[in-house]
Amino acid sequence: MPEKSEPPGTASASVVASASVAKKGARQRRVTITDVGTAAGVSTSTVSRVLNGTARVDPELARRVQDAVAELGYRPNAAAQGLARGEAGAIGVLVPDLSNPYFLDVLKSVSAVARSNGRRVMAMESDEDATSEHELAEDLMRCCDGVLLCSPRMNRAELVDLSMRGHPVVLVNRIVPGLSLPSVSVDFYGGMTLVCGHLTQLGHRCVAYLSGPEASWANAERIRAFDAAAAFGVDVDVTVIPCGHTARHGYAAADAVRDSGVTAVVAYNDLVALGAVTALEDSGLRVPEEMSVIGCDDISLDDLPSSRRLTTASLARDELGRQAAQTLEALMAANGDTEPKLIPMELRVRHTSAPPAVPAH
Amino acid sequence: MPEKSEPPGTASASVVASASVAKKGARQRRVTITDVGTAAGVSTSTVSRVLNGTARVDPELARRVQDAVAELGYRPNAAAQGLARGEAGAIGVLVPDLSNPYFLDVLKSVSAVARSNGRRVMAMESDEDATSEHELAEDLMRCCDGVLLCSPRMNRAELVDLSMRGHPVVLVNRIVPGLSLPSVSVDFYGGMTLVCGHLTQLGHRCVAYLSGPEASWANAERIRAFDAAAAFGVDVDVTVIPCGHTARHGYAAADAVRDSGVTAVVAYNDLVALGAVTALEDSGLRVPEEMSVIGCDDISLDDLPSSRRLTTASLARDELGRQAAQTLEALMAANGDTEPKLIPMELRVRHTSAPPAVPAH
DNA sequence: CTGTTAGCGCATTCAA
DNA sequence: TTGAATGCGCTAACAG
Repeated sequence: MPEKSEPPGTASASVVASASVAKKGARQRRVTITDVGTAAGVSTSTVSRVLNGTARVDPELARRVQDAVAELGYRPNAAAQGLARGEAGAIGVLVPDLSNPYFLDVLKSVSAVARSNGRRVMAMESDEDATSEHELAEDLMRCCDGVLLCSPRMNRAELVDLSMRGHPVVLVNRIVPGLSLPSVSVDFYGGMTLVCGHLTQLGHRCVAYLSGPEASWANAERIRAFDAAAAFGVDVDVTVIPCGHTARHGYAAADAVRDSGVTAVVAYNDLVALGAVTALEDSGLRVPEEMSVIGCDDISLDDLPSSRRLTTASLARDELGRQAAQTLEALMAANGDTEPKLIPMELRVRHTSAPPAVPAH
Repeated sequence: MPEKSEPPGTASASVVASASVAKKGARQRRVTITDVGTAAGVSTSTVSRVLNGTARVDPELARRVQDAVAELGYRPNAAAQGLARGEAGAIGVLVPDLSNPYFLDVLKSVSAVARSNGRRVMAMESDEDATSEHELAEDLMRCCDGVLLCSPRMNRAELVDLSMRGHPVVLVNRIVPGLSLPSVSVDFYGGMTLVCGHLTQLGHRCVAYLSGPEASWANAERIRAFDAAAAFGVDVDVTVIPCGHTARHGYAAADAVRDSGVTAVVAYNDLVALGAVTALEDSGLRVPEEMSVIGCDDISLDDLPSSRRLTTASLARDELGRQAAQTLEALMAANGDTEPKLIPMELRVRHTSAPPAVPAH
């Protein structure tokens, strides 16, 4: 046991004084639980007890401990707690793109749930890159009690790999048959079905779909919906145009849309749709009179002018985040609720969809 | 030394097999560095060395270690590393509101800088609440090597308190004279000066300002700019209308704007401005013909239609985040660069500002 | 170049 | 109720 160590501040020193001195001096030794114990004249276990409420402690001792804590400005070291307790007190969230307001809302509600459970949240962004995604996910697993994988682009094998670590992971917006990972996803298939219905009812027969990232499950689901429409005998012809996931991508794809001779275009998401609208209008085409444009995600914030303009498939993003976080929480509590959850979408008809200029006869 | 412990997988067992067994069985013991050492027939220090590249190791031993790592699926425990190394490998970012795209962009660029320095980022949101903000900041300091406080609402005393912890903290969008914390901020004062100039040149004399959160330094800076304009003899009368920071707030404040008899309104930020535009147009007023509306932050994403509509004061948000992160990094490396950095704003004249309907004679 | 020995700061047994 | 002892998993002196 070290005898020579002198606590960085005696019980009689004021917090301010000791701290300000420390600030300027050489990198001071952090105040530890031992310092508190010494100052309060109790053992470290007692300090730990009063701080965590783990067991009953004599009120008098408790007071002395709290005083010492205040006096010394003691803050438990998170790493040490994590090591001793065997849990990090944090959950990780991995998203493909932090710039997308969509994920922000998810992050926000996840964050709220996590906090209410006394957990911090660690956010990472994969930049739509499947390779880095796997690494980042591994890294998150190393420092978090559980991980939320949002719209993961990684392949099935990598997902299987992660699922076998025996570490709580839940998938958001991705359903992989046969995988033992719980998942919470938006019903994009249902959403696009609504969009199809809307367009055909307006009289559109030739529609383009601005396709998102190749590896996106959400993208595949949307396409699956179009295919199904055709299979069900719906009289609509869908041209898939490779595009991307940002407004810039949508902007760049506008020419291809014009050239394809369609009367309406469905975009991978609202960002793409807004980019397309801009480009289309720039080129002199009127939306929706000459070209209907439909988005997905209903990304705009409440009361925004743009939010009222774009016809889109909408969902409760906060609900998505909340359910995802709760599912993860349940998983960490060892309750394996592996049923995939689906969040429904609604069609939001606004100002960018209308009957085609030249209706099909 | 424990003799009876049996590693969760022998060196000859495949990763898949051992992992899948573990998944279903009782909560398995995590693979530790000791297991790896045993499997590879070396000491834990050697394992540590090859994993961290801390020192030269015999190639043969290194290979055995790497094989064992792969075989056992070993991942270092982040908490243990943090404790042993004395650093968490993460930085914390505290923002008032995660829903605001403004902070998203900051978070994104901060995140990029952090990652390139091998650090994770922990994000927290204070919900514009000064009280929780202080607590959250403390919590972040416990588990991160450094903290970025974005647009902090807490009072000076609390800031002083944090600054005395001898823990790296940098302020973003807040400058507190006499405080020994580095800061990186947007030059809102300069930005609003540009806006004032633009409006007076257009001929506006009566202008309203939709004021943001009371505790917001950015808000105070904007108001300071208006005051200064008056002081400099600029012929403009500014009415300050208490409002808020969201689109909804802006929407709700539109009536007050109309009643105030002004010909132009400057909003706390773009969200508020967009809300105001929506409400104004809903009430039959034409923007900008009958009312000019100017925002701040240039929040919209590239190529978005709305981004081309709103006249606003713009800045390079990624630059803000990058500089903030770099300043923090420098601070953590013990380089005290306490000079407050200022990011300039530019006026972005778009479609929501025009001369007043009834020009001043 | 490698193994042995100590802690890092805290929670938690186990006795008292 | 309390304190002493032990270990969480890893890194870093220190010897060899």
